[in-house]
Amino acid sequence: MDSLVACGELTDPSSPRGRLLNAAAHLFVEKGFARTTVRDIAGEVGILSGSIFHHFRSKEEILCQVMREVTLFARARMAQAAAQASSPTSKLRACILCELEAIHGRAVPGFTILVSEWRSLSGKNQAVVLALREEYEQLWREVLEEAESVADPALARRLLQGALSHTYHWFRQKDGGLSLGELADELVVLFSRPKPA
Amino acid sequence: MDSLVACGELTDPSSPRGRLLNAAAHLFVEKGFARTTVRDIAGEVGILSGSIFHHFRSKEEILCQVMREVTLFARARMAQAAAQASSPTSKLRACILCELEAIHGRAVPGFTILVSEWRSLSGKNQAVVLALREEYEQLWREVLEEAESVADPALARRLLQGALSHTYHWFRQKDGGLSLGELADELVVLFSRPKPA
DNA sequence: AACGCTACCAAGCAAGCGCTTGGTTATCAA
DNA sequence: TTGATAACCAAGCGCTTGCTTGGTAGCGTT
Repeated sequence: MDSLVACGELTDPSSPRGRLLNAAAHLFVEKGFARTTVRDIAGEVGILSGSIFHHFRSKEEILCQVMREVTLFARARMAQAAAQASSPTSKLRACILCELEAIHGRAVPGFTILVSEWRSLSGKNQAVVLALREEYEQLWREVLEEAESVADPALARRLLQGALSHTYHWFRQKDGGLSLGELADELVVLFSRPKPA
Repeated sequence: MDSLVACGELTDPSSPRGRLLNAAAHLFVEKGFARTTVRDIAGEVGILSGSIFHHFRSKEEILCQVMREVTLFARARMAQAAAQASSPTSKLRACILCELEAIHGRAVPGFTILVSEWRSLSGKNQAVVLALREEYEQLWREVLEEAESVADPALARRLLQGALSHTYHWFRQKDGGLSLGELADELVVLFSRPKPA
């Protein structure tokens, strides 16, 4: 996964720019884009607010770049997870678990803002991220198609995406409770039901 | 449905306060809470920004009151829809369609901000709205229980809620395309599958 | 030693924000 | 006629915001 950094697609997280992007992602998740100030972001990495604009042209560009890198990273991660699975159903399960971990774990910090802060982006920047997002979604549709999901793959993905992203608002990991794996199992059953003969 | 206005639960939409709440709901849906200014709201009903604070103590109180009234209205509307249906499955379908119309139609203006702007509310105000929301959710769980939905009713509701609220971001009514009714049908099939014997 | 480059500071500007204040007008009951 | 009340205006205060400017310290290269 470091290869993405090496080939220049992703920013080195130890570089000043990378540290700013990480801090921003963290704050955007925690407080939302509008309620996060450039002073917050700068403070998180120990510099003054004005210095941010040596690395980014505007606050919105920070959001845009966070979304860009998150999307690229999430796609690479899911492609890898899908490739390792054998059957169509286990592939679907792997992808579902992959997105659940992106939402709830530390696997892909900032993944949730792809949905929650979408409207904080201007039209032009939305187009930039959307183009990358489309590759991610295409992967999903292929996996759903193979697994012979309910309805057509595009619709199934949309319903599934809603169910998954909403888990952010209610799911909490705790001993004895539902685990991410079990939740993934439930969703596989729900969406990959065998069609009546 | 006007009875809620008559008994004082809901604000008369033709009163100054009611017109402000409607304007605010409309703007919050369109631009989001943070990007809507009190000057926007005041301008929409033709008064100056300072005059708003004759009716509300703060901008956040406007959001809170919008959410309060939207929740009460949505609940009354769904209870009526469920009561008119006969079988458990048709009840479920009625509720799903009811929420879809709340999200996409002009039926319950401002319904979507119950999810999208939840975090714009302070903890104290969240508690106020949550108490009302709980009645709405209880109705859902009863309907899902009766329809013998997949998994347990609470989990099914959460997954369903995610799928439904997310439709806001992709569903568009157009000739020849998927209608809200057809979408409701798909979701009924998905969630009310008969359990294997 | 001189240069160029990256990363940052110190100070602050202009605009926009939520909200306050003191006063005016219209309505209606006593 | 008087007085209370609701609805609103006009003006602006105090604060926060994203962002700009001019300058400096450190580092590697030549």
